[in-house]
Amino acid sequence: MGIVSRKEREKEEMRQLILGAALKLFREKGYDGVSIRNIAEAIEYSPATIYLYYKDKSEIFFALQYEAAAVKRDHIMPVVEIENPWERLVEFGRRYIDFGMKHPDLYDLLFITLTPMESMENQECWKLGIATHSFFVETVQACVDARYFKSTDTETIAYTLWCHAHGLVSLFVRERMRMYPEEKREELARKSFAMIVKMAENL
Amino acid sequence: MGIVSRKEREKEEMRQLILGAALKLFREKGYDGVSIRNIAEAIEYSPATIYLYYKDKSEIFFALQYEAAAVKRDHIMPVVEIENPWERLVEFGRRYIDFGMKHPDLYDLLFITLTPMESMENQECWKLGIATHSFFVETVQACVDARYFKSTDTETIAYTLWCHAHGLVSLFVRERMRMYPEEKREELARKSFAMIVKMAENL
DNA sequence: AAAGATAATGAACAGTGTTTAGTAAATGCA
DNA sequence: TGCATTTACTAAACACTGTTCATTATCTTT
Repeated sequence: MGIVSRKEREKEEMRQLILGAALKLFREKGYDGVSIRNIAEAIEYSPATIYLYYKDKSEIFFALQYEAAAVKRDHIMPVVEIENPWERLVEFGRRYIDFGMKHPDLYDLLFITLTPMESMENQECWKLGIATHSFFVETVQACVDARYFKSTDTETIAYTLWCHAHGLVSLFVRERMRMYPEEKREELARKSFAMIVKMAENL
Repeated sequence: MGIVSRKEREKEEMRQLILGAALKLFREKGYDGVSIRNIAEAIEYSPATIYLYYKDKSEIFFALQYEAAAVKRDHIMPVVEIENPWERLVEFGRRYIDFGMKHPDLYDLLFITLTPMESMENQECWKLGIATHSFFVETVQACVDARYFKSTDTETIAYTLWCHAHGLVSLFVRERMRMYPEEKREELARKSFAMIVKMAENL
């Protein structure tokens, strides 16, 4: 273990230090509410130092987006163990929504925040998201193959279910449920999930 | 028509001038992409003049949010003429989605952008939104009363349908459909709307 | 210990939202 | 009409922002 490897390790530690501080601050104040100077202050370095590890603010954002995608994967992926495709699909939906409710900031990062155009090239993150999405579509396909639905339009079924789940979470995350009393919102979300499952049963 | 009324008229014209320029710029560059200086330059006044008509940038945002709510109302409200509640509900949904697709910037303003807390007190806008939402819920209630559904849980039915429509539009607006080729996205949205209508039929 | 590479920073640039002090023009009143 | 007052406007400043760069300090190699 030479000096170069120690240097690399230290460099990686510094990147994690920056990312950790950034995530904490982004959670509290949102992407636009946090400045490079804030992050620098949190880790007790000068603002210019940040630029030695990340080329600009958006690159910090993308690094976090990647981590968010990983958290989401870990939150949802246990469902691969479920062999029955219908049960797997329902549990996938439940966990997708649960992830969004438990990590609104990460969900926001992944599915709501408008990202600069470079995000396309951010292959690491994109690949992770595509993988989870593909698994979801494959599960729907498995349901179709097993004749769980009358319809055989896998793509539209998957998209429709995703629309519901995403709509549910994002109305929550972006606080568009103020017409419902706070303590009823989660219950309403649960009931709605149960309802879409019932609707999907005779789809 | 005295001098005071002319002054009031001129004041209102100035406010409209600011709002018009702001909307145009917000559409092009988004809320955060536009500065007070940009708006001032567009109307050929100094930045400080803006503050004589709006107390800060967020107040311009709220004024636009109100106008967006009015556009949405005008886009959707023709459905009050439809007497059959089920047909009225379906057409409401179609027009809601159509509004979102045609005016992504306004939809964003109304349902996605994180608004400061004062938005609660922005009663004008809030009232308009609540009115349209209430009309939607009442239409669902009319369907329930007319035994169009097996379920009688009006609140959950309304919320579930809203989740789907909002999810559909906001995935579109915030560009989370890159895994589908561009030319197929609208078709997919149409198919999904047809599917949720079918699902709702035997709800 | 000297030379070279690396890490960190202070200061600056151009931008932001917002406030204030001051000017110039329009108005009300004598 | 002439003068005082109100109104409309703005230049300049303040405290921020993301980002860059010349300079300094530290660590590594010879």
